[in-house]
Amino acid sequence: MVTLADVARHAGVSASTVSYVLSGKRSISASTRERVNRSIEELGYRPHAGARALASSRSDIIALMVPLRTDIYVPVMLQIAMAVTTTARAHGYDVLLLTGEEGPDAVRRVEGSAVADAMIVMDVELDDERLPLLREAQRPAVLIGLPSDTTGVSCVDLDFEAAGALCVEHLAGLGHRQIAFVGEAPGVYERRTGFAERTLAGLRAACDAHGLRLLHRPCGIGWSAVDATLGRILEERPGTTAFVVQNEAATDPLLALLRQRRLAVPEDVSVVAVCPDQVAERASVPLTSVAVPAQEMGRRAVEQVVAVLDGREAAGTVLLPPELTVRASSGPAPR
Amino acid sequence: MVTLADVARHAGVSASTVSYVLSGKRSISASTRERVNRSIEELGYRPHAGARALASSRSDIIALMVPLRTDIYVPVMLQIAMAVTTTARAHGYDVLLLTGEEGPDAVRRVEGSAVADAMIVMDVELDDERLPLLREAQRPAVLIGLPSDTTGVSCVDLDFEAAGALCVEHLAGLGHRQIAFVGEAPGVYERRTGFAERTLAGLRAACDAHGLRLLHRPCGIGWSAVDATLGRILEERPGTTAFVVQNEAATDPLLALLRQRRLAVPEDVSVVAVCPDQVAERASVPLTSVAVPAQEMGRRAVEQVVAVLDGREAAGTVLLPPELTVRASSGPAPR
DNA sequence: TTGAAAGCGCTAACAT
DNA sequence: ATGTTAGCGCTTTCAA
Repeated sequence: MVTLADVARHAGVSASTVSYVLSGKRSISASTRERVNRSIEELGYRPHAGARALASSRSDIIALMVPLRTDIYVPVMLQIAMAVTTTARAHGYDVLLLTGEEGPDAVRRVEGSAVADAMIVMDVELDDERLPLLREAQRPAVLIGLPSDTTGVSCVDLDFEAAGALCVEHLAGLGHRQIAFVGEAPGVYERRTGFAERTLAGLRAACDAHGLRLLHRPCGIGWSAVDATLGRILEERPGTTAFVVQNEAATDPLLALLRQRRLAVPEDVSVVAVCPDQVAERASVPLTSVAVPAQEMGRRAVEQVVAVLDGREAAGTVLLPPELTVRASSGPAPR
Repeated sequence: MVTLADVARHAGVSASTVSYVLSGKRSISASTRERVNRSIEELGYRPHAGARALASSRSDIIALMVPLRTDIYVPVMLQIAMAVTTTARAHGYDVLLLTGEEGPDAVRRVEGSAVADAMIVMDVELDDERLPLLREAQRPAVLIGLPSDTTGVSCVDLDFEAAGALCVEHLAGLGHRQIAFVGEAPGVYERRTGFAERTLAGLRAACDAHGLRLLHRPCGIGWSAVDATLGRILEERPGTTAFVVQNEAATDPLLALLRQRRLAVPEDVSVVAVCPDQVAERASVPLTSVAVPAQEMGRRAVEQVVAVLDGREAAGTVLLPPELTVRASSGPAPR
């Protein structure tokens, strides 16, 4: 293995000079820098991550906690994870993957063993059990999601309440009076995952404000679950003319089942989804949707932790404003 | 920060004793062990990962290289990644997430800086450019996938050739004579991703052996792409009575589009998929399928690298035998 | 069964 | 602008 000492010898300088060439933390004459860099190149030197971590108490690693569950938002999760990883790399950090399964223990582990300099936590519940630990942690943490109490932590998330409201306003503007909300799987609400409840809250408030009726039905995964949910909705509220869907696994089945029931989209019923643009574009009827900006969320989360690690100010909580894109699935309410 | 020295002092033993209690590498009297463990507990001691890595030249981290692309098998990727992470944790390893984007550079980085003890590489191309580096690497590597030349590397994968053959045999047994293969996105073939080509090879060989006709059409992502592909197939080969699908994003649209064209599944046409069981079960018509054992693949990959890291023998290449489950989407060929 | 002590490869004062 | 040197916290020989 090639060490920094090897490089120093080869370049005829001291170890610290090599170190400083690498870190840029003090000025080095052009000639020395060049010589050192050539030696590094020639010897194929790479700093030893562990040694560096020990000496500098910086691991250049960001831990990312991803939910293990599969009842939820798979592509969104992957998109976020990927955005986190690429953004982190761009800032010189690697990403350590932790599963939500480990829960608070993972936080302790990361904190105690100094494997990572910071944490990004996904799939946040309103009253998340990892929260107290993160608050008193020495290292910066950013949640992707929004707990009920955000004191002492930074969060990045879509403003799901505003997203819900936006859906209602769009539909109200088109003359719809009865809306059904096809939500996430029941488990997601039972766990009190923030985004699901917040969308619902936004929908409710806006429906009240506009005098619309709202029916909320969680919806499990799989064709038959969607079919059952749709059946119940149409039976309970035959006057429903619009659906808001926040459930990645349900959008396509829903469109197909509506077609099967001879309900044309958007002529008979309108559908508005809360999902990534990619999903909306690829649906059988391109969906009018409020985008879940997964990439943006991942990117912002990394930029926040990096800012703190670089000694700049933490941005606190950032709620991204929702954007609704009109596509083919929404139209005037039938009369 | 609590260090090993703190623990030693607190327990009234030497540093090495604490270290040995932790590693179990030499026998310790029950009483000392107990005392040390109590001190560890009381002080809330966690070994510093960097220090440990430096002293032992073991980071207890496994690097996992995941493709960044989204034109491919998203749930499968996530399932594998999760299985890798949980299995790794069970063996005391953490997982470092690398994106395929970095390509060979990532291999060099991991290798040179000793961030990870081993690598698991996904989305392997037949003639992968990371392969030469992996072969001469000091650290064990396992590919999830199968390149054309497997010398000097370990691989774990489903036997996709056998999977293709299995599909054909099932359909041939049901009396089908003309099969269409709805494959992955064109890009997947252009990159020469092994599994896609191998399934095709298996299908071809088996069709030849059984005297069936096969039509292969790659299929892009999105409803319209599937529609176009289906249109072309039915036009070119109106006698098609069975579809084999290996494209996660295309299965559900395909079923819906067949329905739309008044082709009943399985009465008019049969559909056999190559996908995770979860996907097959949840489709609008539960799909007869050859399972892609994502979890199993992730698990096996980790177990292989861990075996090598523990000084046991490497298992070389493991091709998992395919299993076909008959569900509702396949039936006798119409006459 | 336990301790002492020499590093592991790097960073960052402290010198010059 | 560069060199010297004392650790960072742990593992592991070597001794007892």
